[in-house]
Amino acid sequence: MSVSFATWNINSVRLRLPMVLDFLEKYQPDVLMLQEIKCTNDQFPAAAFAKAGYPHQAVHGQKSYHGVATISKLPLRDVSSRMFCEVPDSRHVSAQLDFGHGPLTVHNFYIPAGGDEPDPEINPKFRHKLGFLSELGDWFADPAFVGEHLIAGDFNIAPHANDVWGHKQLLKVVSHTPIETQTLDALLVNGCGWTDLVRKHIPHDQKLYSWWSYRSADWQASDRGRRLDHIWSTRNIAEVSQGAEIIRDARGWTAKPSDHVPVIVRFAPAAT
DNA sequence: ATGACGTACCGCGTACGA
Repeated sequence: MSVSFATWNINSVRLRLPMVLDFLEKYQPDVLMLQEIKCTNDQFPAAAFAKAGYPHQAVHGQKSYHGVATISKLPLRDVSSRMFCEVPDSRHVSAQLDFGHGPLTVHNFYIPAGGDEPDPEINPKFRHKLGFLSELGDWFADPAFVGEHLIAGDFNIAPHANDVWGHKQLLKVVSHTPIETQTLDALLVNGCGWTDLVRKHIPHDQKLYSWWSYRSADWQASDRGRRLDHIWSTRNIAEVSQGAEIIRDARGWTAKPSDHVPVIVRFAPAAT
């Protein structure tokens, strides 16, 4: 059996718990990383996920906003979360697991959205986003950042031309501005050296989105999406990835979907 | 710029998302 890792910005896990359970039943990812759970650790539906076959959980929630949770069929150890920019919000949780290719540290990120105005001088939210990315770069380049890692989540950046519906139209829109896309590209190649696993399997010449605005009258018809959700890994892990999939249909599964859809990467079965 | 929306909260409007 292959092993798969999924990420999904669920925009309230309590509101959309039935939808997540349906997804787990149908796709059976070994690990699911959720963002914007919008609840405290106590409010997280831990028992429902355990009953669904995901008893191993690393939850870093907070009241009302943000919050990340990783649920897993595989045992998790060394659960921890990091603070960025000295802001005590819940945007990261990590854990180590074994999936047949040696120890892997799995990081779940919810990178700040950045507000409306793409100018760090006048917009503190955009400043926070750039600061967060800067600290991430420092962390990944640190000699102490060793071993194999997989990072996934809502990065809130659509890095390349075919990651958005209109490259020129979005150059001044937060999520696709040059300062953001160049910073993310630098993060990808610097430090330990990452592979964008989704683009390894679905090449850059194809339009690919994981998010469609709620404000569009007909998301499917206008199809003005962005690829904001990502799964990257270090090289040795990337070598055993076998495929990637974005579950576009999930945007229309229910009358009240998340504005993001699940992203999945599959890996080779454990070596025997 | 698409944006005619959606979520949480002790709420009856406001903050936040992207």
